[in-house]
Amino acid sequence: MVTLGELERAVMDVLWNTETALSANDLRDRLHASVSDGARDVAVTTVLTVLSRLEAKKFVSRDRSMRPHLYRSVTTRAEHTAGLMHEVLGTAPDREAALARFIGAVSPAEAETLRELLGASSRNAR
Amino acid sequence: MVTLGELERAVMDVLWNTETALSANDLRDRLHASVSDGARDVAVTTVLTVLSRLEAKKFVSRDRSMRPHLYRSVTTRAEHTAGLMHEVLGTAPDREAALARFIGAVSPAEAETLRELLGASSRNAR
DNA sequence: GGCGCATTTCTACACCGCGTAGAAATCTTC
DNA sequence: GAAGATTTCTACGCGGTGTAGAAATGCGCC
Repeated sequence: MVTLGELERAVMDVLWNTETALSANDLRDRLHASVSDGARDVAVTTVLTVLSRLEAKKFVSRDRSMRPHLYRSVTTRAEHTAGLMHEVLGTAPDREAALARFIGAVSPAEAETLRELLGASSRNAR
Repeated sequence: MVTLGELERAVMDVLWNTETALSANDLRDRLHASVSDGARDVAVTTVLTVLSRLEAKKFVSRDRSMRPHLYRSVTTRAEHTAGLMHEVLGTAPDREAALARFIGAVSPAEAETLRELLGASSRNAR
């Protein structure tokens, strides 16, 4: 399972919240400015190292046609989360049992959401 | 996210497939015998080390009242998988978007399963 | 057409989790 | 209480991650 470290995760959080592509310096600033929590203050070279690793992991793509290079996330956060969930589910030999447990622990409101999502996907089957 | 190494995972696989509690030597033998894949052949002390770590991670419980100690998994595999899925889902700021993606990538057959699980949980609400 | 600055790459190191297992301690049984 | 089984302690190597300086590279301007 491809997993992310703390800083890698923080970088992805910034990228996932940003429409446009960012430079390493932009990222460094936003990491510093993310008052929410973290409050990370790292050197730009550190950001670049992490970005290289994230690129190798196929989490970000990089536009090398300009200077500075611009980075963007390859997937949306929702895609990433859903993909991870499927990956976890895939490790279970009895998928149905796992799904049953999963559904069993879902809030009533979210169960309703799920019903709608499933209903739609079934009725609009193409 | 609490994650498992390769050997830790192999040990949990054995324990999850076993009703009764096992000793370290039992485990060692079953790891060796699991022809399926792995075919791990490790020293019993290695198994014991791993079991200690799994105990610390709350994945296994140990009965110290006898010699040899007996080990069993704390949760079922389905519970573990479902728990992990919820943990992953919990990292998403927009849970609904993640769920939508998740459902979108589910096979038709499994979608039907999910509909049943959800229908049941709603109709039999207690 | 080279100089200075911004940017990127290279290199390095420390830390931690995990696989691995011997040495030492502890327990059980005769 | 000695022998063998079992557990705990200790240890090491490896790979991933955070961290960043040194070195290389590219860009814009004089």
